[in-house]
Amino acid sequence: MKAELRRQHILDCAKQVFAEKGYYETYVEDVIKMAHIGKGTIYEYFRNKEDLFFSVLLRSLQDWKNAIAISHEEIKQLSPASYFHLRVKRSLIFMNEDRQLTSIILRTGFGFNPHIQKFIGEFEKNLQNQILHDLRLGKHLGFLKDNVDLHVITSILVGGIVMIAAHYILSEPVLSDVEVDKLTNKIVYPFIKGIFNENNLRE
Amino acid sequence: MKAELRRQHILDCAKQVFAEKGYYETYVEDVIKMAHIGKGTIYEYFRNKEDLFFSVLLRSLQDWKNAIAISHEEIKQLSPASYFHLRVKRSLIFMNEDRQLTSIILRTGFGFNPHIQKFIGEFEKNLQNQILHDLRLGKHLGFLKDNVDLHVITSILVGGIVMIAAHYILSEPVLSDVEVDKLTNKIVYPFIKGIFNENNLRE
Amino acid sequence: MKAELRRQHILDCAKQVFAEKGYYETYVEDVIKMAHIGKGTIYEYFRNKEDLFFSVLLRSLQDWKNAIAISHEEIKQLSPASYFHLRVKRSLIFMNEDRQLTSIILRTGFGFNPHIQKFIGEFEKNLQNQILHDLRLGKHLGFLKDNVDLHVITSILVGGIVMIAAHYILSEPVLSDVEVDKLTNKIVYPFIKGIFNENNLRE
Amino acid sequence: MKAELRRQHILDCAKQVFAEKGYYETYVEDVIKMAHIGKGTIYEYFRNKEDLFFSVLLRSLQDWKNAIAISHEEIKQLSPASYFHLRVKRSLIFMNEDRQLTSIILRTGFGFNPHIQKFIGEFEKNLQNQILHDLRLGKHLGFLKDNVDLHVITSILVGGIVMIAAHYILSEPVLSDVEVDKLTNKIVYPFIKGIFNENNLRE
DNA sequence: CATGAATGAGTGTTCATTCAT
DNA sequence: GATGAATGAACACTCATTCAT
Repeated sequence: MKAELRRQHILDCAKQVFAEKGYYETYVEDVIKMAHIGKGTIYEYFRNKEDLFFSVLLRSLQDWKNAIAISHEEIKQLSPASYFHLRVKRSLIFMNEDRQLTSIILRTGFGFNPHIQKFIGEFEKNLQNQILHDLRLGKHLGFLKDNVDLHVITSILVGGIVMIAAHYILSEPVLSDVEVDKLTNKIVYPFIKGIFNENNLRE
Repeated sequence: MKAELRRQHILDCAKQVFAEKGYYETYVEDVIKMAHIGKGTIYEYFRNKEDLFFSVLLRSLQDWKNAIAISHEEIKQLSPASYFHLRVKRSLIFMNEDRQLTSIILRTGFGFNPHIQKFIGEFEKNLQNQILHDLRLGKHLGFLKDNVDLHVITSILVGGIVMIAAHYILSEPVLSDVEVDKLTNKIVYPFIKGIFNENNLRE
Repeated sequence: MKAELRRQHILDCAKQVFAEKGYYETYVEDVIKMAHIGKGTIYEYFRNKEDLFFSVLLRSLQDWKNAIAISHEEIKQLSPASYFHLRVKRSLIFMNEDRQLTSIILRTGFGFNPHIQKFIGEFEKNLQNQILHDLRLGKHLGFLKDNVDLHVITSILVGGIVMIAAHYILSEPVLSDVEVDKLTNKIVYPFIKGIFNENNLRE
Repeated sequence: MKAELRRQHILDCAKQVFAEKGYYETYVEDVIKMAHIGKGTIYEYFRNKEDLFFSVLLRSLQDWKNAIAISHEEIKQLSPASYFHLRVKRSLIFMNEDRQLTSIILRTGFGFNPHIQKFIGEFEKNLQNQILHDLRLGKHLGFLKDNVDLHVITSILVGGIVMIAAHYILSEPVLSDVEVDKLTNKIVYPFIKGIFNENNLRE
């Protein structure tokens, strides 16, 4: 139990440093100093720097999954649009709260050494899958227009949410619930209504 | 002039290697070998590795600006929606053609050491500004709905386009004009019409 | 008594690991795992890794001495040549049986950090002393030729026996009594008869 | 050419340090300091520490082969016994002169990590092969007794010569030619004549 | 101007040993 | 006594940068 606590403590520190400096500019020594542990200690808990980084991500992945998941009861009570709305909102809430993870994902980018990249991809894929699933459901139930490409929409949404996180969340102090709500609306609205006025759509 | 040619040659090689391996996993030696020059030579043209990277980006930035620019004549002849459509299309075309730059931007992520990050931001800001400008114009002329937050929409679009590039462009062989057209439509459509059917919008 | 048993158990394990991997490539952890004891425990019985290694050797040294010793009764009943023969045979028997120790001696070489080297030397010196003693006795009784340098012969014999152990014993499954007998003869014979025919010795 | 000189210089220094401290207790930094070069420089010439060690041995292996080789002209003019005598003498001369290599071989022992051990084996095998070849020739020409096991004799000789090197050469200041001659005789003699008097051989 | 041999500050990692429980 | 989590000195090796030629 004691050991598990220490492991968690190291992960907390590592997460913070990785979030601040990115993988390559983080030195194992930085984590050690922040965690106030000996140099050898970190290798008792993690095979190497890469494993430490993976472990940080792995622990957060589950949190993320939980955070943006929508329960069966909720599903029943929601209209398609509010369902979609909720998913976006929960993503923003999570990113708003776990800024360190968000920073790591953003900093890490889509490149990176292939090992690590595959892992980062997990996160996107997860968000992507959840949203794709929502949209599929909506389409199946006839809520969505027929000529909509779900995969493309999903990519746009994920990319959009991530970019919003970069500009409207990470650079600001933690947002209030109301602010997150407003942000959610601003994202969801155009997908629901479109952004052009009816009379300007003849092209 | 001979010197300028050599500089360009180094930049070409550097761009390719940075695109393949990312900044940190690219060694100056890799660039040197590809360029068939001596180890010291590169430092005749660039202060250091960071400067080399910046220079690669700097050269491409102008290309990008030109690529997605829309001329005054074009502006006059376009409806708001096709204007928006054209901007997205040109972005995709550019990314489809300059895959190395696209890969660098994607690999580099939004984080990075602060120096470099600021620079990568330039690219996004540029795309962002162009799109924001389009939307502002549209709004001013009454083509856009009133309650649309232009900055948020812009971020979503930029993030969306980048993510589309990652999934639909970089992982595929170079797309044909027709394919780019189709992709553009799939992106633009939901913003124009929304994705939900009218009768499902009561929330 | 319990403690002594444990100490012996650790020594047994250490001997095995040192025999397999040599001093430097043996990690204290290897011994601990094999002995199924805690990491700190080994330091209750041995000051440090070097002391552990010494202790393994020390314990075996007495075994070796006993193994190649020839009793007073035996001495009386043996001709000088068979006496010499018996000494060589007992050395081979011991090496054939205690392969772990033999391996340690061979692996350790004659060099090593000076501390340990002195200790390894003990083993050789012991074999050396016994053989030297035999030869002296033989010379004293007029059994040996006058112009034989006993120290040199002794060194050759010890070196020879060790090398034979390396090539004919360690690399084979445990030899039978008969095989050891044959090997002994092959070693002893040339020293008794020489290897050249009489008529080829004009030099 | 300059580069080759530097490489040789590093090898010289490495040889000396390896001879003094053995492989494991030699630190790359020791070699660097002795060679008065920068830390990175050694890795320009050798892949890693192991490669450095191999290279030291490799260079000396040829020297050794040359040193104990006997030319065709010499072969014709020698009696079998003096031929054998010459081989032993040349081995001693080489060991007497190249004490660093001799020390490395002795220190390294037969153990070691398998990679390196294989290499050390080369040296012994080389000496072994030359002597075995001599003895075979002798037997073929009828100079050697029939019931002599050449492989066993060879092992004894190699082990004996090495042990003599350890006790009579390395621990002493460099021997004079006369001293080497005497030592050679003391080794060769018993193999030629045997060491027991005729009348003591009934066993 | 071009070169590449030389450099060394900086990194990740190991492993014998300690000491609080 | 017995334990094993914690430690840090030690070590091999990297790679951006320099400078004599």
